[in-house]
Amino acid sequence: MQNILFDFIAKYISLTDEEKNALLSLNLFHSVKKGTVLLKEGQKSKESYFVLNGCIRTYYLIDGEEKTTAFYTEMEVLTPPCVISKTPSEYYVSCTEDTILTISNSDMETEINSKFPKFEIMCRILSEELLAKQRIDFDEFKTSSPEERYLNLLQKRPDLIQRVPQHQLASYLGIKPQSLSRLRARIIEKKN
Amino acid sequence: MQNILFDFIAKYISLTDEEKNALLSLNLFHSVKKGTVLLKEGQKSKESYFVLNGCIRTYYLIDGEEKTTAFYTEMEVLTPPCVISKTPSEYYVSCTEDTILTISNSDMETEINSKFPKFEIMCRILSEELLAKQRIDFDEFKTSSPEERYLNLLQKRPDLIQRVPQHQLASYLGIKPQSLSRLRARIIEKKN
DNA sequence: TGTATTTCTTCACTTAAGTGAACGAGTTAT
DNA sequence: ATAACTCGTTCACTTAAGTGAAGAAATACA
Repeated sequence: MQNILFDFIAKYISLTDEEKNALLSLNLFHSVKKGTVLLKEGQKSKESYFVLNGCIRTYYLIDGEEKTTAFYTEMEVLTPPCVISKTPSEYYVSCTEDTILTISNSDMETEINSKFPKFEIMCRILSEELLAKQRIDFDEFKTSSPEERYLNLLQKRPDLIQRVPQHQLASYLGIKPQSLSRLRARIIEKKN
Repeated sequence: MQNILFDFIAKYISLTDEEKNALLSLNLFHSVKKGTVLLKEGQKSKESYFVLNGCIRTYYLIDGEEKTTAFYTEMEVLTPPCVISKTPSEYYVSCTEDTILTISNSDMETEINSKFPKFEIMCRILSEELLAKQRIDFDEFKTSSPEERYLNLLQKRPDLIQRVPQHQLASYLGIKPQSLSRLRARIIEKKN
């Protein structure tokens, strides 16, 4: 399990065994049951998550309705905006599956970063990459219709469509569950 | 003009006069005429932009149509995704106004970062902040209707609505120019 | 096992966005 | 000055998403 983390880090920097052990001694690994809420609206937090196995999602509670905006699966990192802005969270984070993840603290990270410049560099590169990737996702979202978004998702993250409830997928695609149902029926119709 | 840059940097780190002079010697400042294209689709680039004055926009050319996805105005930074991914650009960057900006090169940045760890830290913090901010923007976009997005923009960046052509705003809001016209008429209607 | 709840789909209806065309106002170019 | 464009708006029509309700299917749970 730990190797998943080390493999991930290896994409950015190389760690000595001592550094690996230092990381392991921090006790970052957690096993969390499906449905567990990791972060609530209004809550302050300094925690970042790295998913080793399973799936977590972020959602807003608007007019009593859950609006899902993102899913994080294997090898993906989530640092909630409230950790950066140091303000109460605007959204919820919960586990859509039994999930194994690391939970790290931003204070701890600054400490490690100042001790090991290597980590600082990794964090910079990682944020830059995530920023660029998210920009592309956002642009694709803006420039396409709900149907195109769904077909696009089918290409890029087919697993999500299987492992996640439709009504959560719907808001992820920016539409209502009923519209997603209809849209899917329409696509199947077209195939024939 | 240079002070705008230094004020921006001062939000993250403090620079000595020598460091400031080192920065100035790099000749980053450029004055660019309205309509100038800074980056074309398919082009490889290592350049990042920091807008001191004016406005630049990013757009895709899809089926012969320009789809505008972002505007960058005073004190905003743009590092195109293609600079990070080292692949040909998927979009265009052009100036919607006469613009004064800094143009920096990613090779140059890595050099500076390795010389001055301070800059590395600034880049990390800045990317993290931009990532969080962009995440909030994306979420707001997903969870609201075109009309809500327009009203939201009216609150948050009223200047944009004045300084930018409607058809560019439309795709920025994820709709067609005709729909934006209609939507605005509807809002005015409601007020009465 | 049987009951409650959640999830997904379908339906009828409303509302809003997409499309193609047309028009006037303003701008640019020659 | 005039012609060519660009830009924003309007119109009529089409298409798709939002809404509220209802029911079937799957899941959770007691």
